[in-house]
Amino acid sequence: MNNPAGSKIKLILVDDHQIVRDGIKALLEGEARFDIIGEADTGSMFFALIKTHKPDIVLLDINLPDISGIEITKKLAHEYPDIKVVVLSMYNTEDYIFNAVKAGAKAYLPKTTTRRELQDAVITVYNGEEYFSQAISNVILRSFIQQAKNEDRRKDNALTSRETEILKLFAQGLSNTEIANQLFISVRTVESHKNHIMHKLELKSTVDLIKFAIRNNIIEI
Amino acid sequence: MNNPAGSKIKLILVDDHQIVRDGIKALLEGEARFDIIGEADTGSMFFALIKTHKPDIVLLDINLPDISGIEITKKLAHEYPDIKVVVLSMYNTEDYIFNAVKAGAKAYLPKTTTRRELQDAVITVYNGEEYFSQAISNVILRSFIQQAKNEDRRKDNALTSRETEILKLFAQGLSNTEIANQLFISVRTVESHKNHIMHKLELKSTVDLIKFAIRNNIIEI
DNA sequence: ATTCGTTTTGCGTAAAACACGTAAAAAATG
DNA sequence: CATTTTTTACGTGTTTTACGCAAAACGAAT
Repeated sequence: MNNPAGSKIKLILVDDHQIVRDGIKALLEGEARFDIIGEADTGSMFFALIKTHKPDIVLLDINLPDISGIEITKKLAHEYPDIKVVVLSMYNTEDYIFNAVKAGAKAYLPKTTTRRELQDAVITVYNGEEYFSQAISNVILRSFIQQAKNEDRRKDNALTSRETEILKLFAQGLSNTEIANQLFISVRTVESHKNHIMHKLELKSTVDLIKFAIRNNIIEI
Repeated sequence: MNNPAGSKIKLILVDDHQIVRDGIKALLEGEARFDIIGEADTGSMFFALIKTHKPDIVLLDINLPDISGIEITKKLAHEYPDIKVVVLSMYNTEDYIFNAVKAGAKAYLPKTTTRRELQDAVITVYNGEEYFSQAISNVILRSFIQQAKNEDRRKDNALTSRETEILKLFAQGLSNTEIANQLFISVRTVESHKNHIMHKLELKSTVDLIKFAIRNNIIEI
């Protein structure tokens, strides 16, 4: 146990909404052991900050204006493996949680979290364990059961760069023909890419494709 | 001027995220003239609350789990015209702002707002004026210029109930054929409805249609 | 009750998009 | 260099879209 009462837990908050940052501060207030050593509202600001200020834990939003929280988590896990990530997200879908955990997040909380839960999560993670709130656990559990029922599932769903490129254009509202013209390739190729994407992601309709693009920060809503 | 220094401004906060509510409280803290007399995390909770507690101003999120903030604003403007609404939203697109203002909101702030701006907005609205933050004004201005250029624009974009029904099913990922079967109508009719929707809303692609559905709380993301 | 406006329903036709299988270059990887 | 992955593309049949047209059905006002 490396958490003797009295030792401070150094935190950095990363969220583009001041209100949310203030909210987190309010939730951590009163407990003297939390020491918020910095705040950032973008990924790049965070990486600038972390050069000089090394926290124990980063409280991180997924949806940031520049870099996605997932990317930040990945980079952190790689470059600063000692810094733990606690994700605080608006969206509690399986996709989000899965990707965050895959990227190396140690905890995932919904933004509806309570003071108690947030504090528990930070302390638990600081002690080297992982923490998933009840709401999140339920999502994971449900998805697990779903998977178990469907037997196979969960392939490696990483899109290639070309696929991402096409998805982005499509999700911006371009037709296949327009995409083809813009990329100097055949319409059939565009269709192929889209088919591959649909299969990889196991999506059933273009609607799902668009939702995927929104959830994964490929386009703005 | 009905705001002699010293008179308290009674506020109710409506947002489904505790963190955000705490953030707002933090931003209003220190200024003794703000009196937060209640909080709600759903529309129905808010309407229950307001039966016994009448605020001067409601700080309102648009995206709530049950009723949309827009609906709440409309209902308030109708039933309690003295209570002013300040919208605090994640999304700062023209659609959102337009609908909020149309519903009767007196101010619209992005969640990236600062302490200063939030306080200014509340006081300004309390004094009977309207308030739009710089960021929001820019969006409005840009849209206005756009409209001016396009001359006509901005029809009455209300969808009929049938149209909404079809949009909802479509946005859930059903194909035209599936929708037709479910509603016991011809596929062609479904197509027609969709055409009408696209024209009414002046949308160019299904992508825009989905975005519209999400923005207008017709589906969840 | 009748007229008028809106909503809901539907068809025809041509163009575009989609599903699914197949497969050849091209590029990256070991 | 061999192998795998990515990018490119076609064939065929089905589905959806675009656009115009128009008949029922419904509601409200006269």
